[in-house]
Amino acid sequence: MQDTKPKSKARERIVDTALRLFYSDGINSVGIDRIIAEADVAKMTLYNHFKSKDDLILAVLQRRDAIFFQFFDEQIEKGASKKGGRLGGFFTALKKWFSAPEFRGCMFINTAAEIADCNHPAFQYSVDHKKRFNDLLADAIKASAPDAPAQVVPAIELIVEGSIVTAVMQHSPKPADQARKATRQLLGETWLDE
Amino acid sequence: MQDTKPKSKARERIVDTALRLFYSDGINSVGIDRIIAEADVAKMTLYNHFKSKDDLILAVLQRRDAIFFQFFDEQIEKGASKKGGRLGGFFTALKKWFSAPEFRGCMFINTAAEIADCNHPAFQYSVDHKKRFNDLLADAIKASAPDAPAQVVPAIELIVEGSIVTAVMQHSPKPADQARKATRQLLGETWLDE
DNA sequence: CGCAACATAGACAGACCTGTATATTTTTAA
DNA sequence: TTAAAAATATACAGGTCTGTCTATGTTGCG
Repeated sequence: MQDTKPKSKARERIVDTALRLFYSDGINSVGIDRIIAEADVAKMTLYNHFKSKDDLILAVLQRRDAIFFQFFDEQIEKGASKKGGRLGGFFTALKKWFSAPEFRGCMFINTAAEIADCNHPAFQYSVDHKKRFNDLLADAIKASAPDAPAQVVPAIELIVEGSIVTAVMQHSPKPADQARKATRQLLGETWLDE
Repeated sequence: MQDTKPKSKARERIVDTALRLFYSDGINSVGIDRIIAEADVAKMTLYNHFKSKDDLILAVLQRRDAIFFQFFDEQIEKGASKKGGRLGGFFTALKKWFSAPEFRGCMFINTAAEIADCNHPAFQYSVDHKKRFNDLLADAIKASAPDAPAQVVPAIELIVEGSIVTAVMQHSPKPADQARKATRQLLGETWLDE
């Protein structure tokens, strides 16, 4: 019973549809009318579940966050028993993420770029997501290379962040491989990658 | 006479104003009416110089690109005679950029996030800008650490890109220092930093 | 001067946006 | 079965958006 009970099927359809559209086209480019049309719900159903578009945006980001960490947690766990360890699993996840046909970068970076106002709840939630993502990465580094100097952690965090943005701009998953190689350069023999 | 002659003062005011507003608030959040009000020009003046908003967006990105590279070229050149060399100048530029009060990340990353459509001229121009930015960085690395292995170049490119995004999310210029340190970790004794 | 190029104000079309109001139907659960 | 809860369709208010049209005013220059 650790599963979140679906408050309603209509609500789920709204959030899932909005997530897909916001991610592919950008938040500001997707109107309420399009969301309700593709989710096949009435406009009042949406406004009964969410008091405003901003409210929906936040719900969408929370859903995205849950899906995102579920995927990464799973991939990291899978890597735990393999050669590269948890950190290897992390980079496998990164590569898979970048290789998805619908990949369009990090939704939270994109949201911050669009929202602009750093006091907006969606912006602040995005900042918080990034913090938790960096913590996840730091844990994986610690697990796979416990003897690595502490200073490599922020370095690898920058590398990973850079790889996400670069994968979007180059429309290619290769930056995931570059990030893995760059990380291996930094960790050297303290990490037994592949 | 390497200076681009101003086609008209009104046009310059339009581009400068649009650049400031697009950068601070995002392209989609800034309407034509606001641009002409703050640039203090008539709407027809804008549409006589630019056939559409998309056309203006492209002109704005080109202006941003020119200003951006002028600044980086200058800072890199200044660094050439100092301890860290051209690469040191590059990181000084990065730190100054992040420290500006109006800093809101890389306009081209932000544009790509907002535009979403990778066939849009503004998206493609942004991709091109990134390529030239990476070339600039690669040249600085080559100049300051000629004996460094070739593989460090993409690694440092990712670090720099990551530092830009992270500086926005953390609302702090510190990632510039982290990027410099991470680069020093990679280059080691082949780069005589500070 | 006089003319052409540039800039102005302001109204307006037509589309799209968020959010609300109303009245009806379907679903759920006691 | 029946009453409450949820979802429906549809119209609409009030705002914003890009882009056009017209008619007038200003400015630079030969």
